[in-house]
Amino acid sequence: MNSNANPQVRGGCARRGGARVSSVSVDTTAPGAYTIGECARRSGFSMDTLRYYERLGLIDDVARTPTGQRRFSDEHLEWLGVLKCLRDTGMPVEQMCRFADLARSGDHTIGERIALLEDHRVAVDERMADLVAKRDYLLGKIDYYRSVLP
Amino acid sequence: MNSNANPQVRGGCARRGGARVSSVSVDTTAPGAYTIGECARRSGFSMDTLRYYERLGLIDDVARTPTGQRRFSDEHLEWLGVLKCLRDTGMPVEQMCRFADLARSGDHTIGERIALLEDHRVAVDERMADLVAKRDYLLGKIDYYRSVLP
DNA sequence: GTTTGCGTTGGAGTTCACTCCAGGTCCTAC
DNA sequence: GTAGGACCTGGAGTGAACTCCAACGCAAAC
Repeated sequence: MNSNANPQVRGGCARRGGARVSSVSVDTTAPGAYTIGECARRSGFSMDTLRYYERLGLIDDVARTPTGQRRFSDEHLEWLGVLKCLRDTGMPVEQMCRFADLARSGDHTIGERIALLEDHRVAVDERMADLVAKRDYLLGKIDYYRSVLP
Repeated sequence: MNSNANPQVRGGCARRGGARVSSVSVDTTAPGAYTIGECARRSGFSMDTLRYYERLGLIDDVARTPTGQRRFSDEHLEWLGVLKCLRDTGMPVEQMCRFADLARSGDHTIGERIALLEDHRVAVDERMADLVAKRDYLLGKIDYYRSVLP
């Protein structure tokens, strides 16, 4: 169901990667033009979450068909991969928004973006270290229980 | 609970560091008899969380002074250490309750407790593996940004 | 060409795990 | 004996991150 493998996805919405196809139907196989359902399937976010993120400004420039349906591009999927990484490593949405803002603001924010990601990496490392310690404790507990099994 | 194993907790709570004084005051150094505030300080949970956990049945048999104040014991602190480990490794409260129930129900539940902890350990391992992968992705992102720094 | 289903919106509701509050009692120190 | 702090209760409130809903339009498939 890579979506609309058909002659007219309904207008284009063309989006960026847009194929350099000739005539009518454009983004059939072209990179991009994923419906929200397809995008959800591919990104691992739910459709609701995608809409929610768009409202928050975490996702930008989502194209629309003439009838108002969203069409996500491969760039979006890539960006969603970044968001997923950040979210799944525990970054709060608010900080993701800051990052998205920076990403939107041009190359002069790259330094800030690095700083933000570095800070986050440090936090992740700490969480991982803590997790390792707690996991060991857990193993100890399990071993103990094994040792007293009837 | 061993708690009030004394003539009168009253003066007590005196906390441990306290000298191993002779006469009267008993549970000065005695294991146990921590006020909720002290217990919070030592366990890393907030007082509210301790009360909340007690309501849920996650903490059991908390002794009370004649006027109704809680007195936690060293056993409680140890148990709270377990809860902290479980919580901080992401176990939902409901599952902790199941574990607490098992722990309350006698030795014949040890097998089940092991199973529960093992399941949780597996979940923790998966989360850790995911975290490692995401952290690497993050590092890649940071490196990329470094490479394009103006 | 109609049914089935995917997509739209704004806003309300949910879940989780606390956290706070009011209005009170109690305790320690000065 | 009184001020200030610690603690009590039941219940309400919070914040984060979604998730669901109704009422609708458009799409895809037969």
